[in-house]
Amino acid sequence: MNVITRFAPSPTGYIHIGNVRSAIYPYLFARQNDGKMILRIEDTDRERYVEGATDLIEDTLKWLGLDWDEGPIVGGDHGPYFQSERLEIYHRWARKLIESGRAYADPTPAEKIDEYRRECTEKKVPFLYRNFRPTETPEWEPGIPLRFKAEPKDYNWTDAVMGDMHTGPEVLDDIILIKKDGYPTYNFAHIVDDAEMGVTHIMRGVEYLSSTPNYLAIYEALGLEHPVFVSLPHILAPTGNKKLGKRDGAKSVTEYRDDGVLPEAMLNYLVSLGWNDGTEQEIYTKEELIDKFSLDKIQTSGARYDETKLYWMNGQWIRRIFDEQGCSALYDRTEGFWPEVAMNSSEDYRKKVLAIIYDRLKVLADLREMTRYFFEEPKLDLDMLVNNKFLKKMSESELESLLKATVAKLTAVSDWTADNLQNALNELLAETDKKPAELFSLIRIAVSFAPFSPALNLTLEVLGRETSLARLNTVARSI
RNA sequence: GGUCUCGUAGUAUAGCGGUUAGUACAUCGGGUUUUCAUCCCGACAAUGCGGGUUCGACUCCCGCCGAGAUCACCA
Repeated sequence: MNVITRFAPSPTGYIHIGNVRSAIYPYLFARQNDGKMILRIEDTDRERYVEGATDLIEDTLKWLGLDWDEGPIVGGDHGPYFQSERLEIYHRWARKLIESGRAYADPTPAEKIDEYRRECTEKKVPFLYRNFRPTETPEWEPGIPLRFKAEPKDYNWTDAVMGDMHTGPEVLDDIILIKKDGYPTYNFAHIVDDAEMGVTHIMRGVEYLSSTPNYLAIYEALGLEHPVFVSLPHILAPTGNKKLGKRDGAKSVTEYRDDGVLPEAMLNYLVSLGWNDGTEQEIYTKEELIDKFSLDKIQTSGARYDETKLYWMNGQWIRRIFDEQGCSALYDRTEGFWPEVAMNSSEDYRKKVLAIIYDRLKVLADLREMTRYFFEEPKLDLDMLVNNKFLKKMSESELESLLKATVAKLTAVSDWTADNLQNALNELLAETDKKPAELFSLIRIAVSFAPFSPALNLTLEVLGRETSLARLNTVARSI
C-alpha cells in the first residue's frame, strides 16, 4: 500500500507538548513505508485564527526534523493546503450530498436549538438534533448552515490502536457540514480533504473516537472508503488526570529548544511516551524510530508527561553526541547558550570548556551559569571558602599558608597539562598531609567560587597557568 | 445522563496461562582522591476490587469501582 499520512493542525497558536505527537507518529509511519506526509492547515475557524501560527507550526516541525512532502512551502499536486482556500471543493462535495438527499439547509435559529438542548437536558434524555429536524427546509444558500441527514444504524470498525469498535444508532446525528459563513466544519472538511489527498491513515487524538461513527456515515453517503483510523491516547498533565493542554501550562515545543533541549531528545522522549518496541531500549535515533515504529505497539492508555525524564534523556543525548560525534558536533549546537562574556574568548577556548563540562549539562542553557568563571573573574566570596564543610575547621592562617604552598607547587609545573597538574596536586597532598577533600576543595573554590566545577586538574588546565595562579594569589592575599 | 475508551510501583513501561512480576526515570544509600554531574553497585516500590473459567491467572470472561473522552455553526 502507498501510505499517505498527514498532520493537520489548526493555526490557533503554538504547537505544544500535548499535541505534537500527532505530527510525529504520522511522520514516522510515512517514512517507514516510503510513503508521503502531508501538512495541511485547518483554518476554517476564522475566530480562532492566530496570525503567524502557521509559521510557528512549520518552525516546530522543522526543528524536530519532521519534513513533509506536500503542504505549505513545498507545494504538491493536491493543493491548496490551506482549507480556507478550498471552499469550492467542500461546496462541490456538499452539493453531492444535497442531491442524494443526505444533507439539508437548516433555517432553525440558534436560540431555538439551544431551547431543544435545554429541553433534553431537563428531561435527562440525550440531545439528538435529528429528533428536531425541521419539516420545511429551504434551498441551500449562503447564510444558512448545511446539515448532514443521519440514518441511524450500528457501526463496526477497527481502530489501529483501540482495536475493534462498535456503536449503536444513538450516537448518530445531523451534524453541521457547512457553517453559515460558508466555511466547512472540521467534521466535513477533513473527510473531503483526506479523500482528495489520498490519505490512507488518519492519526489523531482519541477525542475523535466518539465522532467516528458520524464520520463513517459521511464516508458512506459520499461513497468513499474510509482511511485507517489511528487514535492516539492523550498526554496527561503532570498533575490531575486531564489531558495536557495550554491551560495546564503546556509549554510550546520550541520553548524547550530555547532552553537547550536537543530535538533528538525531544523526539525520542515524545515517541517513547506511549510507544515502545517491546525491548528495553530507551535511546533511539530518528532513523531507529523510523525503522522500529509500529502502530500496534502504541499504548492505549494516556501517559503522564514527565519533564524530569525528558531532561534526563536530554542529558543522555548531550553525552551521546559528544562521545560519538565529537566535541565540535556538540559545540555547534551550543550557539546562543553561552554566557555573554564567553564571546570575548576564542571558539577554541569555549570548546575546551565544553569538553570538561558537557557531562554535567542537563540542558544546553546550563552553560550560562555553569561556565562563567572560565570567562570572567569570579566574585570573591570568602564566606563560601570559610564555611565550606571541609574547610571550616581550619584557621584562616592555615588556609593562607596552604594556598601559598599551592602557588609555589603549581608555579613549578613546567608543562601545564592535566597529567602534570594531577601529579603536582598529589605531591602537594603528601607534603601538606591533608585529605583530598580539604586541599582540593580549597583550591577548587579559590579558582572558581562556583558551587561545583569539573575535576580540579582539568579546571586548572583549561583556566591556564596565569589565570589559575593569579586567582590563587588573590585569594591568599585577601584571606 | 447517553455513548465510547482506559486501569502493572510516584512516573513511563515489559509481560501476552506457570516469572523470585523485568527495565528506565524519580527517591534513598554506597563506590569512583574535593564539589556538582557522569559512570558503577545496591535499596525502596506495582498487577484497582469482587466473582468466575482453569491444575494454575497480571494475562481469558462477567460485575463493580475509579479515571478520561465525547454529546458545538471548535478543531
